[in-house]
Amino acid sequence: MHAFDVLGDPVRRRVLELLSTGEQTSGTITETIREEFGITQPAVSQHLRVLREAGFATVRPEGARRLYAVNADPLRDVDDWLNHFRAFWTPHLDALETEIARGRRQRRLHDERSSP
Amino acid sequence: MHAFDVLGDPVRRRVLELLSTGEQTSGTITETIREEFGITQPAVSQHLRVLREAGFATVRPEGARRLYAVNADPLRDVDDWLNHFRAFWTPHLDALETEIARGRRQRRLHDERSSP
DNA sequence: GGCTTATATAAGCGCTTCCTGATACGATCG
DNA sequence: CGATCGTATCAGGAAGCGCTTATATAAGCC
Repeated sequence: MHAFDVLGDPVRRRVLELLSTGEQTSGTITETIREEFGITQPAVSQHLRVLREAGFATVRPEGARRLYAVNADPLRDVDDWLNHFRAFWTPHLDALETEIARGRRQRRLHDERSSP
Repeated sequence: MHAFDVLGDPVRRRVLELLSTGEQTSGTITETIREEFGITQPAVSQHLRVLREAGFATVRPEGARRLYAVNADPLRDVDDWLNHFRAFWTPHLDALETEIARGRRQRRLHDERSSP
């Protein structure tokens, strides 16, 4: 499943937002989503599965609980895809800014190559 | 239809990539997509409709042809949503870079307010 | 005007997605 | 150990999406 398909669902986007501030238990996520969207626990669990399998989230068991955390890699892919269009909203991307962006991208590629 | 739903389809993402380098005729878009994805002209036309209606593309008639162009506004929204997660891949977002980003965002908000 | 080209719309169908209710399963606690 | 808690999985159904074929509409050309 492609990154954008995963992000196509509002519940999954919201879960990622919740996780953006730190680890959360499946239970607390479920409770928040249940309040906001009115869906059941299995529904939330299935969304968590999609996020896991698409690499947007990682899980860590702690006793009976499961602690979910964001994995930002696929989100970086989305960010990279947007590079095709950044010129449209930053027409005067000046030299300094370009250099920062270029350096960051390079660093990232380097990191990926050196960490299997 | 939400921005991410629109981007969930690979054909539509590809169309936007094609348009990122400038205006294109419905016909040339259709031809490229037909080669790459093996779908028919009506299928492409329906995708163009989705892009139009979701505000990702604008059309301009020129005789019998229709010239499509990117409208980047919804893509900026996507970019903004990613701000929730930028800290994950730029942990040492330094002061200068932060300032650039902040300034850009502010400029954008200002632009929106002053252009009805 | 009639034919062709360029593009959009309509109708219908198969597939996927997301949901619910029921259930499984491991951890915890008495 | 049995009951309960926390979470995941399964089966099935409704709705939506994307595709195709057929058709409409408007422009260009003879």
